[in-house]
Parts: sequence; C-alpha cells; structure tokens
Amino acid sequence: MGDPGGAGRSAERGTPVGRPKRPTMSDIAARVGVSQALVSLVFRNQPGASSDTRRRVFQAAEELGYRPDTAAQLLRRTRSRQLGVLFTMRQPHDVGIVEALYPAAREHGYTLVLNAMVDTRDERQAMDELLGLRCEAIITIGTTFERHHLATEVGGPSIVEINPLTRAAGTDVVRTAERNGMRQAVDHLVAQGHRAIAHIDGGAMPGAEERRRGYRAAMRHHGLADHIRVHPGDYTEESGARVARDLLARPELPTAVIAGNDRCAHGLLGTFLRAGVSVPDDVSIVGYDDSQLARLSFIDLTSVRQDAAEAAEVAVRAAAERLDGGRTADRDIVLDPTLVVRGSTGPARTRSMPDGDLLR
Amino acid sequence: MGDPGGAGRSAERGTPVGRPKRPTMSDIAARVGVSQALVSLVFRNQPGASSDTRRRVFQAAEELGYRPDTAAQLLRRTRSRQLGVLFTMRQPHDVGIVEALYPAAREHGYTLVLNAMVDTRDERQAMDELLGLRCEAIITIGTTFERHHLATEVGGPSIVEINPLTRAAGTDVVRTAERNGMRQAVDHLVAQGHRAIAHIDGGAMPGAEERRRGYRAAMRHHGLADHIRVHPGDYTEESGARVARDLLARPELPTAVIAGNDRCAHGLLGTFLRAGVSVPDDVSIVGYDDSQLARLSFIDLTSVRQDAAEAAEVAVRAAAERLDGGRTADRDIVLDPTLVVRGSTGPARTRSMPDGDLLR
DNA sequence: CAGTACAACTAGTACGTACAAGTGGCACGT
DNA sequence: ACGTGCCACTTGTACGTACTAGTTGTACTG
Repeated sequence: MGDPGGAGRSAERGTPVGRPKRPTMSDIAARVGVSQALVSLVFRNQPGASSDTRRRVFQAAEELGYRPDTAAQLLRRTRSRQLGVLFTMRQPHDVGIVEALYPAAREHGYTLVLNAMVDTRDERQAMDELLGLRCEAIITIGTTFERHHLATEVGGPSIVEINPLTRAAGTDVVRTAERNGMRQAVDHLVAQGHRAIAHIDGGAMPGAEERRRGYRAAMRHHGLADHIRVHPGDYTEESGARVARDLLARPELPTAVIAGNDRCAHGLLGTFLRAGVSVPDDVSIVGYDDSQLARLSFIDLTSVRQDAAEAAEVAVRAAAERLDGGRTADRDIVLDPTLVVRGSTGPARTRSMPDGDLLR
Repeated sequence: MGDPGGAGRSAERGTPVGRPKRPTMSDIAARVGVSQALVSLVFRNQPGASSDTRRRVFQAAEELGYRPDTAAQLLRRTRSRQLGVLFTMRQPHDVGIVEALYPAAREHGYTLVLNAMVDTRDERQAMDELLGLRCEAIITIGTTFERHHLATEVGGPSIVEINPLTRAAGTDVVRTAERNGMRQAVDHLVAQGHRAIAHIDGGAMPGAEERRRGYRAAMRHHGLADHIRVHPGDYTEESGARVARDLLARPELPTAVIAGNDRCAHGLLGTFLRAGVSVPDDVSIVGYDDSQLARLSFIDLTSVRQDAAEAAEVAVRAAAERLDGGRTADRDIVLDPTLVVRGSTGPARTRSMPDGDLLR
C-alpha cells in the first residue's frame, strides 16, 4: 500500500525481488503461543522451558524453515566468538593450515571467517572487512605485509600471525624453528656424503631469511663454509625452474639443493628431470613444508615438515588465551619441524657429471 | 557500576578481556555535536549534510578509529548484498574462480563471504553458516553433493552452481561445454596423427561424465571407436600416476592420453617422465582446466582451457539477474572452452616402443 | 495455612545502524 | 507581507536477537 505501481521496481532497495521474508523467533513464538524470549531460551539451550515447549518450538522452527540470524546475534551478543583468517590460497601448506583451523576453532568455541588475499584487493581492505564483522581475533597465515597499525589501534582485535614476514609488537606469533629445520636438512645430506649443498632462498617471503641463515649456519657447522651457495628465488615453481636452468648452464652441478619450499623444489625437480638429470642419483633435492605436493608418489620429496594441524591448534589457543584468559603479554611460539626423508635424497654422486648429459 | 568485583571475571561473557568498546556512530555524533542520523547520512554519502559537517564527521571517525559495524548494517538493511561462496581449496582451477569472483562481485555491488568445504565439516553446516549471514545468493564451485533441499526452501537464497555434479531444479548453472572441449582435444591429437588416444576419466567428479561422453563421441566421429579406452580415475595427481603405472605394465602404450583434469595429467606426466617415457615424443598428454599447473615451464601442458574469470563473471551476473532483475526462471549457461596447445603434445610416434625403455 | 522455593514463563530493553518523517531557518518570488 | 521551496539537520522507530528483571502458578515445608 502507498506504493502504487511498485510491482517491479524493488531492484534498488527493499526485499530482493520475489523473496519472502525469512521467519524469525517471533514467528515461531506466535505459532507456538509463547513469547519470543522463551524461544530464544530454547535455542540457547538454557533452563527455563518445559520439555514439551522445547519440542514444540523445535517443531515450529522446522516447519517454518527458521534459521538464526547471525547478524542479529552478532549485534546483540557481547562476544562474537569469531576468528578472522587472512590467507592466500596459492601455497598448499597455507591451505592445509586453513583446513586445520576449522576443527581447532570449533574446539575452542569459535567460528571462522575467511578472507582470501587476492591480487585485486589490498590487505587493508580485507582486514577492515574482518573487523567490520566483529572478529575478536585475526589469524594471518604467511602474509607478507606490514600491519603494525592494527596492533596498536583502540579496541583492535587480537592478532595471531602464523609464519609472518616480520614480528610486530602487540601480536602473537606462531612460527617454525627454521634454523632447526635447515640444520636437519643439511645434517641429513652431509650424512649421505654431500658437501656441495646449494640453497634456493625464498627472497622476501615469510621465513626465508631464517632459513637462509639456518642453511649458512649449518654449513659452517659442518666445515662447509666454502660450499655455501645461495641462489635467489621465491616460493614458486618457476623460481626453482629458473635456478635449475642456471645450474645446468654451469660446468658442475651441486650434489644437493635445498629449496625454499616445496613448490620451489617441485620446479627444480621437474626441470632437472626434463633435462635428464637423475634425482637423487645425480642431485639430491630437499623441499620445505612437507605439503601435499611433497607426498605425491612421482615427486616423493624429502622435505622439512611443518605440522599444519599443530600450527593451527596453537594459533587458536593463543587467540583464546588472550580473549578468554586475559593474557596481554605477547607470545612467540616456535614449533620444531621434522625432516621427512623420501626418495628425492640419496648418497652424493662421486663421479663428475659428463657435460653431455645435460642440456641435450 | 552495579558490578562489584567484576574486574577480572568477564571471560565467559561480557566484553573480551581488556578490550575497550569500539566506537559507534553515536560517539562520532557526540564529538562533532550532531545527531547519529546525520553521521549515518554522511557515511552513506547521501545528500543532507553540509560539506563542512562531512569533513568534521570524517575527521572524528578517523580520530576515534571508527569502523562501521557490519552486523548492525546487515540487520538494518533490507538487502545484505552479500554472496556466499562454497568451494574447495584443493583444485587450482577452483581457486582461480574464487579469486576472480572478488572483482566480479564488486562490480555488481556485492560482497563475498567465503566458506571452504573441508573434510571435517559437512556441506549442510557450511551452507547454514552462509544463510545465517544473510547471503542473498550462494555460488558453489565444483561441489559434489546434492543440495536440492535448499532450492525449494521458503525464503531460500538464489543458488548459482559453477561446474556442479548434477543440475538441480531451482538453481542457475554455469558449466563448460565439455563435449566441445573434448572434441577439440581429440581433433588436435588426431591432426597430429594420433589414433590410440586414451582417456583417464574423473569418476564421479563434476563434469567427468560429460567429458567421458565427449571423448567417446569425438573418437567415434574420427572412426576411432576401436581405440576408445577409458581408464577410471578422479581429479587427483595420484589417479594419473596410477594409470601411468598401469599403462607402463602393458605391452604397448597409447600414443596419447587425455586426462580428466590438469592435476591428473600432472601425475601422469610425472610418472611417465620418471619411467623414462618421453613426452611428447613417446606419448602426448592433454590436461583439462588450463590451471596454473598447466602453465608451469617444466610441465607445459596442452590443456582444455576453462576461463575462470569468465565463469566468475557470468555466475555473479546470474545471481544479480535474480536478485536485482527479478528473474525467476532457471538459467543454464554453457561456456565454450578453448584448447591451449603447449609442449606436452606432438606428432604421434610411429615406431613401437621397445619394452626395455620402460620400467627400468 | 502461611510462607517459601522453584519451574515456566513474559515484558522490556539494548545492541548499532538505516531510514521515514519530521523541524527550523533562510532565501526567494510576487 | 506571505507563501514556497530547499537545505541542514533531528526525532523516532525498526531490524532480530540476547539478556535482565520481573510475574505467575504450583508444590512443598513446617
């Protein structure tokens, strides 16, 4: 009424065209013949309703197709119990962490709100969306940007960073003992007789600097300082492929290469195989992350394992400590990685590789 | 007041420990000396406020660290302008679609709410979360479950399915002309002299049945009915690897294999290379999706391209047509794929492969 | 039989925003 | 002088839920 000729013009505002209003608690209450407050009690499983009333409320809800309105719950509740997750979908290991976050969050009574970092939107905007949704904490995974502005903001959320680029004051950090991981990788190779062990680093990617340092330290520890070779790269297949081509153009290959992560190792491995270099007979390759990629039968990559489930669990717990436990001091949680030995590493070759084998 | 001894006990309910209340429009209004409604006007960029007032409102917002509360906006607005996205993170092509959805949604004035399908949570629960958040439409990507119950539900959202397993009444579908794609793949191989062209199918995965049929039809069209070989598989690397091992155990390899998707092709390719089978000299391989995997230099896979950006754009447009345009009839949108020829296909081998080359 | 305790309920309000319906003041025209 | 129109603003209410503070009725206690 009062809206003559308004049949087809509700496109811009108003109820989406042709969609009936969704039922609310009041609708259920009216149908059952009780108050809205009692319906609310029933759904929250609080004492104060008879079992008969509970049954009738649930039945009416079913019949009406009722769904609780998260927006209204969020608005009314003092706590949202939501955790925002900022991540990228291009690193298999990060994806594994996101998947592991779901059960971890549920265990602590939290819900996840995902927000993917995509090229076309900046991180600031993504963060704002999460904050607008009243996330109590934000968990970032392997992000490469600076976000110090958030940590100090009034009423800002708790922030837990998994494998961050740098540590920021006011946030909790969950990271891997990269030096430890690199040490295990180098130890393993040295035990197999390797001396010329190269490293493709991750450039400015999260954890890369630590891994680079760990590699150097481990090499020096074994008296192999002269064999230290760091090839610049990043966490993509193509950087591994590029380094492989570079190495193939040289007179002598190293006997082993430790890549910055599994994707990089994949590119290295694939390019070597294409060029007729045998892995691990000619060159041993070690990856990093132990993502699903490393476990594929035809890749079968020795890799430094970062336990995604553990990282996820620890990150959620850190958030819960702040939110539910009142902790205010920053925590720096360092997880120990484990080397998983697979088929891409073996004894160092003793012969020099004939040039003709390469670059056919 | 009225809360004696309440300093440290707000863990269970109340404001998260130690977090000050976030500022609201009323706080801004009080500081500027205007009403909350006027502040709302300013943020919505509606006429009715002087430019001086606007400036002061923005400044106060900045100073207070104000962020609009999405929950309250959602509750009050008649439209949420949110699109829910249900997806899995394990298929590179699906990830590409999600990434492309962001700009597409923004262009139509919508916001995305992501919800990942993970093993540990069922799809029903994931859908419910999206509905609770007032998503006006839900876009599913390559999901394998049945969700007819939603399409017919009272006040249910619009549903757009990208590459669904089966078509459901009441939903829009965006899919690929799989027969067309398969036809192009077979045509390409036949033109290169291939006759023994095998196919690894995707089993019960979305689109697999159509691709299988398309393969059979194209083979028959070229008079190659006798060469039809369908190997059961799925959309993972390991299924490709397994088929590769099966093929290697036989007396004669096909001269070409069309995989169910790129990941499957990857497994096939990697296993062949490991076994000393040369691609494309001994065997040509065609993938499907043209995901990032196919484009890697050392994989360089000829693949049937499904344009992720186009699928995303079309899906959002379909949702907008229903929500803003009032369309109620179902749409079935079929996108044409394009074969992208790369280095994994070449002329068919003419010689028979010596047994000794394989399975060394 | 009064008093108490408890179960089962209701009324009312608040959350932060959007929006409809005003109000007051000023400039303009006739 | 008076109406008209417009700008810049305010008041009040609604969205759907959660939660506090009641209110009723019944059973039990001494």
